[in-house]
Amino acid sequence: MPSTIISSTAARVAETPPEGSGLAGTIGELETLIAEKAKDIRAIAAGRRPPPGLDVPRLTERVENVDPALFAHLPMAPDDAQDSEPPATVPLADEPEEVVTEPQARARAPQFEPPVATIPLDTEPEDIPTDPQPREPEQEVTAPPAPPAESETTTSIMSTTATTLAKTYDPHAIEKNLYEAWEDAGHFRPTGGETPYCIMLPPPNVTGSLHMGHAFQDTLMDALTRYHRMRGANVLWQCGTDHAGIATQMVVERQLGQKGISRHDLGREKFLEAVWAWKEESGGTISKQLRRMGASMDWSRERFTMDAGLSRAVTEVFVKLYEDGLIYRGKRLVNWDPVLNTAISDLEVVATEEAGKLWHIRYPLEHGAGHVVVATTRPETMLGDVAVAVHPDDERYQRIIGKTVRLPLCDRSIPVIADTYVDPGFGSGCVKITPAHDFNDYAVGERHKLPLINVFTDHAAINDDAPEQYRGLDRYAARARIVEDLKALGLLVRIDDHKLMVPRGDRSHAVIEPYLTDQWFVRIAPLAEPAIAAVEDGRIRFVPENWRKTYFEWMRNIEDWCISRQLWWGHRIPAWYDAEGTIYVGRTEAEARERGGLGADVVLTQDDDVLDTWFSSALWPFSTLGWPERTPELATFYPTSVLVTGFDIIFFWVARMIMMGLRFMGDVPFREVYIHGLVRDADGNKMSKSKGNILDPIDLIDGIDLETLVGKRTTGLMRPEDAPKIEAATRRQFAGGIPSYGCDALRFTFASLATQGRDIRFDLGRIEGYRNFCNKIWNAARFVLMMVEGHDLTNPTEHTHSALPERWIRSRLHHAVRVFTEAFDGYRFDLAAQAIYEFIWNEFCDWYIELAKVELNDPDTPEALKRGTRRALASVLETSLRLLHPLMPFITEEIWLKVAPLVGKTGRTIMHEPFPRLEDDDYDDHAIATFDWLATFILGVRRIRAENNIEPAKRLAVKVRGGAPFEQLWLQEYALFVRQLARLETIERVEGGDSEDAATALAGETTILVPLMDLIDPAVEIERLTKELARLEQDLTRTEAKLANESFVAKAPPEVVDKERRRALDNRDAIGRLTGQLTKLRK
RNA sequence: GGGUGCUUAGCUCAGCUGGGAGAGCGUCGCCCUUACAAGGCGAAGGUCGUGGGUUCAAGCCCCUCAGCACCCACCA
Repeated sequence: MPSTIISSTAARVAETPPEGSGLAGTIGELETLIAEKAKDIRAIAAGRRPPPGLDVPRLTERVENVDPALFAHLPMAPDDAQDSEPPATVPLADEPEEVVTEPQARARAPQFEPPVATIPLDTEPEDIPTDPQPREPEQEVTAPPAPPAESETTTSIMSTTATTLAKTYDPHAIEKNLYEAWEDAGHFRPTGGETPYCIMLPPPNVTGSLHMGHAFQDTLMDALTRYHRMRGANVLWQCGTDHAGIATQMVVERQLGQKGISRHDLGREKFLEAVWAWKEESGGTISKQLRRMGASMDWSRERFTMDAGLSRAVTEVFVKLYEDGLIYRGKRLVNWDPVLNTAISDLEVVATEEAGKLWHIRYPLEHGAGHVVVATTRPETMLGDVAVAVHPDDERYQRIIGKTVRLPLCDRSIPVIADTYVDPGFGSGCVKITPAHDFNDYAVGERHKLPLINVFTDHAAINDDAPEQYRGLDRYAARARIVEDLKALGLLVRIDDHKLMVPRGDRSHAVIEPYLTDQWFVRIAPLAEPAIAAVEDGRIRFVPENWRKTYFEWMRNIEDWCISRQLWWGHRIPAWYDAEGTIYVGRTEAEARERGGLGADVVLTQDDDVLDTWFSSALWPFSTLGWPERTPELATFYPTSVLVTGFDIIFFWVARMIMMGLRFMGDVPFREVYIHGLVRDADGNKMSKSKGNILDPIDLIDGIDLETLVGKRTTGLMRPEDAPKIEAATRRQFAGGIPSYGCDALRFTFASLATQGRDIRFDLGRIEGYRNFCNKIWNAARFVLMMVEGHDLTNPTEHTHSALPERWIRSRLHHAVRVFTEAFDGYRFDLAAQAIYEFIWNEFCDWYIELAKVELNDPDTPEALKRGTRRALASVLETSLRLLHPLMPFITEEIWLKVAPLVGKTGRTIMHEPFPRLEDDDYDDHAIATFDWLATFILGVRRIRAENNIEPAKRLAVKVRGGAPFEQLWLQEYALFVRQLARLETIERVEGGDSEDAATALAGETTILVPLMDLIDPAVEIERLTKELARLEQDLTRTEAKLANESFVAKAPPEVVDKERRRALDNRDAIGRLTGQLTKLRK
């Protein structure tokens, strides 16, 4: 189905809170206790403001008296992750041949060996030599194709012996092979965990191809799927495709048209064969593309809306609704597409503002002199006029109400009626009434019992009920002729320019005619009512919640749904007619006959029409699970967990699924609806073929050269004259083509763009940044493997006391897991992505790896400590990979398979490993405080170095003065780290207030002095300090003003006031120290 | 005519129940320091659209206005 949008968000579905256990209570109490203790410690701390940029908790000497055990589990949000075992990785077997009509009984099959071993290690690096994209020269230099030897390593995806990674991150080398291995191993099938989790893929058009909206949406669904799978849920991502009635039929008709054949030339049966052939030919495209996205959907359960099974569901629903009086056939005014020759629903009509004319026409009074003037935008419909209406209170026309006027050109008399529908202020205040060609007029006609005169054919030409001279003319030709004739008769008063909303078909773009035909309708009100209630009472939750309003708005004003289409491609309506036109509905002709009590001699003909595509889509959540059979899948996975979709199909699809689900399953089809935004280009324009600004997700993954891109964008245009413009814009924007970014980078980009707003601008700069992130991860992993190589980390008997860096990085990881999980559970993929990005890059790579290097390179560090560090490197990396996996499935798997054995993990795939859980033991507030202080120290020195242009390699001799006892202790204990990371020669403690001229930085209560010598320009340093002082003083002024405000002190919460007091103290202290230094420099 | 959303650094956007504004990209310095130049280390840059209100305290809550976007709707 044509979703042009993208969405994401997850819901916390089916997570069982670990409440009620005695353990929870105990932990809760402990946490409270610890939290109070931590607060206490901070409160005691002398209130000096932390160094710029860091909030360093103040710890006093009392810290030393606190039981370290208390810091072992500092307070964290309770972990709501399930304590589940990793899901079994042995998939359920199923028959290779899929019998779509029958729900698949999930027979347990004997466990089979995973096909892992059969994957050749020497998979050929196929896409390296054939890479069609010429790259930029620089890229050639920086990212040369991996030589065969190396790519061999990278493609040996399941190798357990290789512990090294290729030197350069090359997504091509890993993605495809990994996906095939996953699929072959059956990793995407439900694993049978206790809690079901199910997402229905909005079925794309079977003959369509993947666009950015799909790619975005699929990324989010896959992330949710992988996340819940790792958390141990029994996960089904149900996939399949939609027959997309009108769209597909149009394509095939166009193909035939190029050969000069119409579908009528072929006849129904042959035409349908042609459509099926087209479906077979092009139907696999989108499935292949979905695989490129890494989508972990259960392909063994793939469905198509015109499968026998789903078709049976359609028939069943039609018959039942008919039996219940909720489907009826009637002659009504419908939206008619005169090009496609079919009725369409209200939703398929899009109104666009277009320039038109307003013709003022004189209708002579039948009796006596005079006339009325009517204004119309559609003069040709006057042939079907049956009245002229005025407002009942309109003074001007009181005299003529009830009289008749002579309809020009038609030789008919029509009455003047009074109806409040008329707006006396618009035009002349007189309206021509044409009930057969206007929805408003239709209503007026019903009120006044007016006849209906249809003057059009199916093709919107004038029919034989109109005056002879117009018959056979197209509506616009007729319009011109009629206007001419009126002018000749002197009945045309004037023509005004007029902007009007023109209804057009969303597929054909033809101007839609209100047209009187026999159609099938769903009586919608009885279905809408419970569907409204389900959202009102929260059985279905919209995310973001404001979409409720849109939903309610539409559902409360909903009109009957016209479901019949005069097409051939689709589900044929199960109704038959006898010679008199009596309707017989049944699942089969035999059933219809039987119900009607008809003998075999009665000739029945089936209704020619098919059902609206959305009719079958509305049943998707249960028809794909086997309904109307009562299958185990249906019992397990219905209601599904969340629907991920765009706001453009809330009415088309979401609302209808809710109505049908409630009606036929007695329950909602999904518990949450995550509505995502629309993907636009970097300039905020909607992507469309005609604008020539389409980006193909696959091109972002694989890269594409400029010429090919230009070719893609300029062929098959509706308006070929736009091609030069599109080509120029494309050449400007993508001068070097599009480089290959890989699927993981694309997915991460989508996740990070999935904010709550309506639109998502896709900017290449963003994806490039995340490709770099992939590269960063890759290289960090290479480093870890390099450091760990040849060392056994799995020795479980050794218990080394964790060093500070390790305690710190585990605490930060703990934090990242918490933020990520909370964000994910709230469908905030952007925040989740940000959390993992910051952790891996800014904390693990920028700091922890650097700290580890210092330790591992230091000859004096005991081997036991180094072992701990190696273990931590591997373990933190391994956990990070699991955290990242839902968003970046490929690179995480590739690396994990090499890292996992080092930490004693034997799983065959990361995708069935447990998602990281929060361990209280991993959070250490003390370690964070210590590290923050050390970092502040290092950053202070670095800043002095940078601002004074001291060469990075130059080792500095610094002096420190003052500092709280624990700061002194930290500096002493971690001098190695400080010296290496700040590049120091020596750290010398000086006493007293007197010191030489030096550049100054503050870390807590410690003053860092970098002696001037010949390295530092006093002028630079004076400027730097002056600026810093000004900032501090301004801050102090504000803080003091606040504290001087009595009502602030009286009314603000005590902790806020305390904070301000501490701030003031900190500032005064820092100002004092800096002022002293500045004075000295200025001497 | 109804309805919804948006307006924060040059650009694209975060900012959770109100307690001294952040990120990415871009820009400017200095570095090819043996995981990564797809990199490292530093820096600059914002009266949070306007006007008012509530509050000790407003990017955040209320009202006004302005601009932008979208959805729905029968003004001929």
